[in-house]
Amino acid sequence: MSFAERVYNVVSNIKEGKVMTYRQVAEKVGSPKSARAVGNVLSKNRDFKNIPCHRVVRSDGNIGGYVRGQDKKIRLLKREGIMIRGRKVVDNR
DNA sequence: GCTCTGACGATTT
DNA sequence: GAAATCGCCAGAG
Repeated sequence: MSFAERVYNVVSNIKEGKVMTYRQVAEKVGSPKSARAVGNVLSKNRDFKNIPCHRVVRSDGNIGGYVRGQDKKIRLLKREGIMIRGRKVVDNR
C-alpha cells in the first residue's frame, strides 16, 4: 500500500454528513504532519464516486481547494446535511 | 540524492 | 480577518 492508496482508503470511508480534515486523514494514514501530501494525492485523484474528496476540509474549518471550486464543494456538503458558515465548515468533530 | 511543486498547518504581524 | 513566514511530507523530474 502506497501512501496514496492509504489516503484513498481513508477518504472513501468518510460517511455522509461527516467531514474530515486533511490533518485527520494524515494522522489516520500514519503521518500526522503529511496533510500537504494528502491534499496533493486528492488533487490528482478525480474519482468522485469512490473518493468523496469534497468531505475533506482544512483543519481551520476553511474549505480547501476543489477542482470545481469552493462554492461547488460547499453546495455538496450542505446537500449532505453539513452546516456551513460562510466559507467554513461547522461540523461537529 | 536534490529541487520544485502543492486541494496543508500553525504562528505572528 | 488577511497576508506573510516557516515548517512538513510525498511524488515527479
